[in-house]
Amino acid sequence: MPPTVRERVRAELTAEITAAARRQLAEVGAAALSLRAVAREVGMASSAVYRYFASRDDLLTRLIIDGYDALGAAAEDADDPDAPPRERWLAVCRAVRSWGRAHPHEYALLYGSPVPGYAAPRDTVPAAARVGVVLGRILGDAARGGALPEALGGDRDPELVSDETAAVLGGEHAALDDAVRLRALLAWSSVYGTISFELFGHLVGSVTDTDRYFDLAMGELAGLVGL
Amino acid sequence: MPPTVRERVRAELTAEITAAARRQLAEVGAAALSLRAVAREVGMASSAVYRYFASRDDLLTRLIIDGYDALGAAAEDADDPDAPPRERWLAVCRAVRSWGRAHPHEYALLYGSPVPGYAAPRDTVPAAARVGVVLGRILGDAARGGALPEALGGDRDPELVSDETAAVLGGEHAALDDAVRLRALLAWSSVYGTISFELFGHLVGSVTDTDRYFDLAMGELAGLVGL
DNA sequence: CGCAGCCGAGAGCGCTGCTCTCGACAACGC
DNA sequence: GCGTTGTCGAGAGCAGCGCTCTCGGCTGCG
Repeated sequence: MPPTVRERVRAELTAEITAAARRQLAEVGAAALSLRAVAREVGMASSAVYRYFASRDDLLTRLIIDGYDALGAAAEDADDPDAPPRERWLAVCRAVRSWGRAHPHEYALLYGSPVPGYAAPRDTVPAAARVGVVLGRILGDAARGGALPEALGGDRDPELVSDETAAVLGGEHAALDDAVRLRALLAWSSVYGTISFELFGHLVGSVTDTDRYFDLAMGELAGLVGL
Repeated sequence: MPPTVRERVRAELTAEITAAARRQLAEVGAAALSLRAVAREVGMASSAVYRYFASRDDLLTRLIIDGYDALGAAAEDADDPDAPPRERWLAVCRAVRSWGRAHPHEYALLYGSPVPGYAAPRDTVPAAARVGVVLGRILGDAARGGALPEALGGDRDPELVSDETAAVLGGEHAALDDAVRLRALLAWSSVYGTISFELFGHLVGSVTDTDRYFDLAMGELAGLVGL
């Protein structure tokens, strides 16, 4: 049956609250995001917001999921399946960095210090995996196309990287070499480390041309995973 | 002239406050660190603490500097100048990870989302550089010993990595190849990314044996920089 | 039409960072 | 030795926060 008017209004108001919260987040960051300020912007009493989000952390969790989804979508959009693997890798890395530079506070919320208690709610996992899926599909396609050396000479170490993650990282090409699994995970950590260092200010004064530095670094990482 | 009684007492009280703050930080994290709670623990009125630290951010800055120093000291202690370069590299990386696992909230304060406004105070820079200096000394020693390939085949790109940073990264061996400078910086970012992914929970469910994963990953990075 | 359930508003609790004022005490010059 | 000056701790207070509870009004269902 169609949604009742009540449900529609409720959904719209929920969206309006999250939109206001996202604006607040972009302006002042997650630490200073105030539920009362969001309520003021939407134009209702702070207590009324609690009809829609049980707590400030719940609202933040909503923003985290949305952030992962937006970042994942940016990565997916940047991937052209017909391009050569190395180009695909570089394009997706650049897209992730661009998104981070455009939304520094959101990026910090996703990949910075975990703000709430210390537990990432389970709901965030699928959304968080999207970027990994994109990078993994590139590796899997490259492996299927024979562009990836099957044995890189690393130690065999089955089960170090769990099968489910390996499946993600390798797309449908589940039989990726153990060493490739390891390097793929390391490469993704390194992409994240590089972008975070730049966004969090650890590179100021060290690198003059951050664009060029990033491209060269991502090229090195592409070489590391065999692309 | 010797410090007056007043100065001595003031220094002691300052130390007592920072110690209490460090305990609070270790327990509840930077976001929940409350100046009033620190004052309660020390046993004085909250307003009195402002005689010693102008603001909560000032207190946090003190903790940041202390954290960088403690981490830097741990890295320096772990470095045995007589060991082969690759072993030195691995030992320092392990020490950084161990420190992070032992002090997760401090680590998050140093390398997570920047909490205050967005500007890392200038005072933190020298302390923050200590780990980089240690890693750089290893590379410099290796290069001086001929253990590092002079040309790795990367594009020449002078001035990408600023000279002062290159001097740090290469120890006194200032003439490190441009490609080595780039890879050294990338490697340090990757070490940070790997540790942060683990501490911030982005690897849960993906890696079964985090100790072994870390060692293998650091080995890959050592290979990347030429060790 | 009447009733149950949802919803917004307001008041209020305990907490926070921070400021101001005031009384007490130590350090210095005479 | 004594007064002056500057420092210090304590208390009260302000504005803001997350969150709870209660109450009155409105909506949708029977």
